[in-house]
Amino acid sequence: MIDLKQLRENPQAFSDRLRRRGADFDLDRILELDAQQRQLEQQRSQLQARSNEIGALVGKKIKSGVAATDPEIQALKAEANDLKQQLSDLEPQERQLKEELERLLLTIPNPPSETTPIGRDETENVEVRRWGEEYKPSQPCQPHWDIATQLGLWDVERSVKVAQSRFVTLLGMGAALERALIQFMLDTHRDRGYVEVLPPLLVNSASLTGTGQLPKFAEESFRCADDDLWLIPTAEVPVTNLYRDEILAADQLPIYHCAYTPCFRREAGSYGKDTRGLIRLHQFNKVELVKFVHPETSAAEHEALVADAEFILQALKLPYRVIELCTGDLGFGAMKCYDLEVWLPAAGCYREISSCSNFGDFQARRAKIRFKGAKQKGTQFVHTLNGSGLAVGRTMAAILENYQQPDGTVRVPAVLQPYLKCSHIGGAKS
RNA sequence: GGAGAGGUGGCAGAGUGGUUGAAUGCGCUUGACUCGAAAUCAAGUUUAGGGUAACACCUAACGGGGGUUCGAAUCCCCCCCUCUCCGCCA
Repeated sequence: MIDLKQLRENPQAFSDRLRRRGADFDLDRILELDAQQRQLEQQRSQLQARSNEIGALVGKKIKSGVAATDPEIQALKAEANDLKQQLSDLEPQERQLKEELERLLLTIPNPPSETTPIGRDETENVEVRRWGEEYKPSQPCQPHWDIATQLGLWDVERSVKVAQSRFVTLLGMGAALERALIQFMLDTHRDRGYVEVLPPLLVNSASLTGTGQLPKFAEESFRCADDDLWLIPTAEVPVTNLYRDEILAADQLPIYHCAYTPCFRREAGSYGKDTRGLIRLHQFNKVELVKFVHPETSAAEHEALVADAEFILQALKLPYRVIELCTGDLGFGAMKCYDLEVWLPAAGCYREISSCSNFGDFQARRAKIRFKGAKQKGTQFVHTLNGSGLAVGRTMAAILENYQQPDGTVRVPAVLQPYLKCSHIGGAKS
């Protein structure tokens, strides 16, 4: 959620920054509602002050022995009743204004950071760096779904029977590889200072609103309508909301969490895209990194978060590049975002495998996650950051393609061999 | 699913119509005493909105919403949540 006070004080700067996203937002309406609301509030609180005064006065008089039927008391009661009448007029008006204001505020995205490159769409994203040598085999490289089928790592047809298209069942070494990846990622992040959490996979609407998926992106999540519960689209939601409505002590920051969860996405509007393989599914596994930090450190924490995600790719020796998203491609709640894209040799291109965002105080404001120094007067919003560390299914796809051998087997990355207890998948060696 | 209990400040826990944003204890902060610490004493210690140069000050909030009343943490209605027991269940 944007800061209404900032908007009020400098609407032009605000809308300029927001416009970099490539769309216009009706900030005037918000300012108008805000002004009206505040005016009403002022009126209302004056009336209420007088009403409180009368209440206290009547109480005092009755206590000191004045009869309730005394004309003086009758007059005060009459005045209070009159005030009540006026208040019952004002209150619903103000509430309505507040609700509309809140509704509008929740639909405004986060203004991009000053450092975010300005651009229209993904074609204007900026490559920051590359790591590793792209694997370009002389003979045509098989796509990971063919490798997975040949090696018996998954079953697509039966998954459709059990659920629907875009669900996948991993089998045998396929399942084991996925599990090994999850464990490797979690172990690594834990060693690097993240506290592991295993959160609920169903969350309530308040949580989805806190992180920004609601109200605008309701159609992208699976919903259990009878219970006001939703399947999580990412661990970001339950983990960030762990601290919703809390005031943390300043010395509790920074908080680093890592979490493995399945993620559920309806992928509405993506029909026909990536229909084969492990790239785009309704359910996939992800290890997520989430940070809660002091605002002054968030830029540095963001870079460190990206490095932590990169570390996994480096450990797996998977070539990748780091892309900084331009303002036009930035997610709703992010003010700055780096994507990690892994090299997929079959397609000969890089594909997103991690997205590391700095949300500034945008989510904290929605979810009311604040902190307070020991001697500090007011509260401040924390900054939240998160990133995939990594998307597990896509990592498996990248391994299958980058590590396939001429004999049809897939070599197991060295760091995973202790987990899988073998050096190759498929053939006699597995 | 059935029965019961309960939701008050960082925590514990009073408060059943009157200046109670809320006793008391613990915790925390500051100060005094001390060479220092403990103990003791004193003061302070919720959040949000408005307001102010900054204070002052005003308003709201005792799970949420509505009602009764001049006045509600306290009375009435609806909803939500938590806990305990029983049933079912990994």
